Amino acid sequence: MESQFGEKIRALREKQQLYLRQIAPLLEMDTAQLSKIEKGMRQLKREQIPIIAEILKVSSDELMTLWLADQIYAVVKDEKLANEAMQVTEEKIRFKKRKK
Amino acid sequence: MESQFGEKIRALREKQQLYLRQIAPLLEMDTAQLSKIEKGMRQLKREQIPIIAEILKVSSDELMTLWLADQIYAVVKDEKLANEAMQVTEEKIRFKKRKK
DNA sequence: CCTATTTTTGCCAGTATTTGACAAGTCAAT
DNA sequence: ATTGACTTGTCAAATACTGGCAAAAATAGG
Repeated sequence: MESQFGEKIRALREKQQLYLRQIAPLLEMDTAQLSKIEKGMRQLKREQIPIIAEILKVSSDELMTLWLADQIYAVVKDEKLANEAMQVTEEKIRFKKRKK
Repeated sequence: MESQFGEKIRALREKQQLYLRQIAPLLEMDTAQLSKIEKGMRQLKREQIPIIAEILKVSSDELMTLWLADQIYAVVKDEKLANEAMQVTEEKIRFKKRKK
């Protein structure tokens, strides 16, 4: 499981029988880049998520969540203290919410 | 709460009554940089964490956890889907652990 | 097997981001 | 006013990321 986001959009694209060639131009990139994105070798830009969500007829939030998860995972993937760090971060988020 | 790591090392440094000037050279940087790190304007390099942990006489793991938390937080801080993404990431980590 | 099409990979130059180093600044104590 | 600690801004160098192309590899159909 390299990239959850990449795997998801690939699955969606294949289910709809679309080719990279058909989608890539809508995201203003070539097929090579989109291929890399699906394989997790590149990251889609955050602001392009709504666009691809619309193309694939899925909610932007769903894709955004996976995309964010990939970003987080990139930080912690080889860290033995990943879980502890996640805990601390969650606490910080809670703290922040309470304040506003 | 800008940077948990930065706040922590500052607190430790002050508790031990050390000056930036005393510590910075041990990390091969100037006081300006270390000041920024304590204020969360720059990130300490991952491989320097054990060094500063030793200087401040605290466990490397403790500092590493805070440092990682800062990295994660930088990714999710303004994201409404932060919590969902964290959940997904944790699940992914669990899945990975099960495999090995 | 041969061909056409899709997907993947590697490379490179351009762009953007981060870093290190320095200089000048503020601030507090005396 | 001077000193020492810390902070801030700037800028060039180093680093990382991206887009685009070309060529290779995989896949599908005859």
